Amino acid sequence: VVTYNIMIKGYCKSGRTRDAKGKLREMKMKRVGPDKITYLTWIQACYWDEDIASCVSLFNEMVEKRLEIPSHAYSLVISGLVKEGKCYEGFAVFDCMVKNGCKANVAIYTALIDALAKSGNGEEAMKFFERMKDEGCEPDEVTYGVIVNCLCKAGKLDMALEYLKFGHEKNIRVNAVVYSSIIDGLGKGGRVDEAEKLYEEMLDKGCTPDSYCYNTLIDAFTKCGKIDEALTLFKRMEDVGCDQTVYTYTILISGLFKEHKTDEALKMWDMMIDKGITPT
RNA sequence: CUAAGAGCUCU
Repeated sequence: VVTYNIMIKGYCKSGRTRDAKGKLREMKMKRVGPDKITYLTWIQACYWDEDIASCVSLFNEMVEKRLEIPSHAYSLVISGLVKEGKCYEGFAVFDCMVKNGCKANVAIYTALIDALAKSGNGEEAMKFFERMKDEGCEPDEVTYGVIVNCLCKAGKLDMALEYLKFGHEKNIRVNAVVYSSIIDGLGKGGRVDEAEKLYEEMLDKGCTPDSYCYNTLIDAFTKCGKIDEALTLFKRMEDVGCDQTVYTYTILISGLFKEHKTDEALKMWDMMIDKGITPT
């Protein structure tokens, strides 16, 4: 079994799923029963192929065969399900995990919180966040990213700022994702000055803004008519070596057109093409 | 077996 597992894994990793399937058939013919590692490897391969239906059926086979289910397997199946928007089914697998006495890790909790938030159950997401902490699982910077984004999208900006503070207090390595979410929220809520302050705060705290941070702030500036500030940031991106993406250009082109600066908009387009950036 | 979870443009 071990040799077969290693072969199957090798094939999957090099993208030769077909050969892997062949080895699996060979196992069955030689009556070598697949074990939990075989299943785990196979579920991982299906996950990489974005074939979640197969992940689930393999998982169900494991349950039927009463195989011990590794937490990796739960993690992959739950992440796969919620990625497809199947929040309810994700929770069914979670319940199954709890029943089997397997402890969920921070990634599983975070994926489920995000799934609740994205399906419009912001309140439930916050409750589940509390439950996670009650059950002794420490949230990390990704969890905070999900929570803050959830609050921003619900327009609860002040609460998002509170959670940013909590994160700092708990010594979470608050990263650019959290900042970009709030900058975006503030910008879209018309609180551009605060968005700019937050950008400065992150510099003060030694957190390097990435292209998402710049793009959200540039977007905020263009939408309130501050095109010059937007262009200043665009230049700063260049100066500090932050990648200008198709989002950066799209936001600026749109802003320039809105200000009737058609020539500059067209120049921006050419600049984008020159840099080898493909418009979407 | 070492994976697995978050953010930006138009709609």
